[in-house]
Amino acid sequence: MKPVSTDHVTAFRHFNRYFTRRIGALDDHYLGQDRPLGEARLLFEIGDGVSLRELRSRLGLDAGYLSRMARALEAQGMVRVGVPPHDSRLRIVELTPAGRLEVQEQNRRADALVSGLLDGLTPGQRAELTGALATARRLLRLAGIAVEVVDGASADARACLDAYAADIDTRFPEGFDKSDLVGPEEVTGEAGAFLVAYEEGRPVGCGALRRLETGTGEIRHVWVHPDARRLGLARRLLDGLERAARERALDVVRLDTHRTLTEAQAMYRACGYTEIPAYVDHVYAHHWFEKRLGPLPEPGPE
Amino acid sequence: MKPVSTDHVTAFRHFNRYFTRRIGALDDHYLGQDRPLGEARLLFEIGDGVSLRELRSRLGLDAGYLSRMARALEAQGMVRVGVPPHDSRLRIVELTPAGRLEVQEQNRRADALVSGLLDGLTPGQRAELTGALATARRLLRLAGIAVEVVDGASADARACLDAYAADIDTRFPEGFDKSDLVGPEEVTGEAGAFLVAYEEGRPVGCGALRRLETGTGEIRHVWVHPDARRLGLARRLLDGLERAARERALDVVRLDTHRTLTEAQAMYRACGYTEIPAYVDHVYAHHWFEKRLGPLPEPGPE
DNA sequence: ATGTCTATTTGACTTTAGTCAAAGAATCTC
DNA sequence: GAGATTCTTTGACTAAAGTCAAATAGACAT
Repeated sequence: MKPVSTDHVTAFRHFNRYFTRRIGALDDHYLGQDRPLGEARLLFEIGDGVSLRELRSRLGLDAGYLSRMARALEAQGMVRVGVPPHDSRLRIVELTPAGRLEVQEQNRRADALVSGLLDGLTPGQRAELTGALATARRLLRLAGIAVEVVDGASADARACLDAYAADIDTRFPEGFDKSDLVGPEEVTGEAGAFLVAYEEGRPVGCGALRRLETGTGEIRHVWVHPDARRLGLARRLLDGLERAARERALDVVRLDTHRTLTEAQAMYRACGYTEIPAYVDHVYAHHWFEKRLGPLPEPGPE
Repeated sequence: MKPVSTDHVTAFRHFNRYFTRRIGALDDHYLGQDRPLGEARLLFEIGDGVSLRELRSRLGLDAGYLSRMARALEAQGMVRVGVPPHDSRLRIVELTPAGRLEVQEQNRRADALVSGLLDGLTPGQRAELTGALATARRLLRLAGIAVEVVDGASADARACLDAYAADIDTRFPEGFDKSDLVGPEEVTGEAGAFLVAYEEGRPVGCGALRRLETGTGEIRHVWVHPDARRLGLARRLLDGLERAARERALDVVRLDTHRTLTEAQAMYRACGYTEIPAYVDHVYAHHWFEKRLGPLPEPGPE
């Protein structure tokens, strides 16, 4: 990785300071108008039936603290606390109509506040701001996603492959048969690699590399969760797989794609892959690509 | 003002939620690692000798609360509290070497954190993020600036005119004589108007409208504080002055500019002003502009 | 069935953050 | 020089936020 220039760091910190001071502070104020901030935040996070366990990990709260707050909200008639049938250690909290009303009111206030803020801008400036914020969010999300090499047999790897299979099963007209997925032994150690992308602890993408008989690498199952698309994550996964190939002394990687996956084909081309004749016969393959990996993993400035 | 589309509002709130959760929370954590957040923030705000009064207004704290925190920091050897010679009711706090060290350490940590965050992006993506954040900040600042009609004799108006005079005195090769400024009576009531732009309570720009003998309006002294330039504030001031002209049944406005102020000339052209022959003889004038004001102040989408 | 683990609850705390009012000291206004 | 005003300090509070540990109850593995 290139070192981060101090200019970018200070620019980021300036924005951060400005934003939290101007907007964040404002935010806390409208939320905590009638009740303690902790309770208000909690109420806000309870959509339709969340377990305390989930809330605890999401908000990073102490178990005792959370328990008491939930009970306090229950006493105020804002939430109902119930026991889920499958595991009676857990507690499910859900909003009562009164609670729902209060959340709506919070939302209304927050909307009014933002609306007042944007009011001073022309429609063109509003659109520009929205665009800039969308770009910033996209890049911040991407920056927060870590791509890791995991065991191909791990729960996260299998979960990703299952999601991948279900996903393309709906996209391929002929459906998709899970027996086509790589086995754990093909993507472990010297044989290959399995990458999983994590966003805030949740797996949101994967990719596999395996060694072909010909001594070249094959990339398979590059997949990104629908929530994490259009961030540039597939490229990151691809980069990681190419790195893994280099580490295993494979200086050529190949892959095939289905004709329906046109975005994927465009991405492979953009990443330096060139279309080649069929190198293997494969049920779901209609296009074949290859990339010769340079010796130095030093990309120029983008 | 056009109503704010709900799309912009929800987009803004999404960003806000994401950003405060991911970045803001993180922020509080590194700051408050060794000491309470309040104290850490305070320490951070004390640059080189600030009065408690200043801190109180800047951070919006209770006088008693602040006094105690300052004394606590003093007891810890982080700051020195002194009495300024000119007013012994006030207290000046400044960092001791130990305090300075701690602030540096805070900064180092924050930088490292941001650096780690940006580390996952390519140089191109980092630049894109920095650009998006700069755009967002610029527009947020602009949105937070309120342009108000004030009395031409008010302290804020005079302060702006003084700053304006000092500013152009350095830019005009021949200097600038303050007797050329409009008098309060020229820009009050039906005669004219004086606008001041406020950012978080501080005046950061101004503009004057006065009535010419010919029954047209004249715009003068459009000025923006150096800290608030490149936000698009001059256009806002100009808009406000044109509105004021329309309200006074002046459907033509004129203005003159000095040859050195080329950005200003470009802006007038971009705002629909056309260059005309000299309508008046004036020491500092080299270019004259005019704009015919349409009956409806309804700008198309930008 | 026994032990281990997980999720919540409860009790007993502490710290932080903040408010309000009164008092003291200095400055400013007339 | 009297009175109003400004800034800080101090005392006496309160509420919110959070911590820690022990207890309880259910789930899960062997």
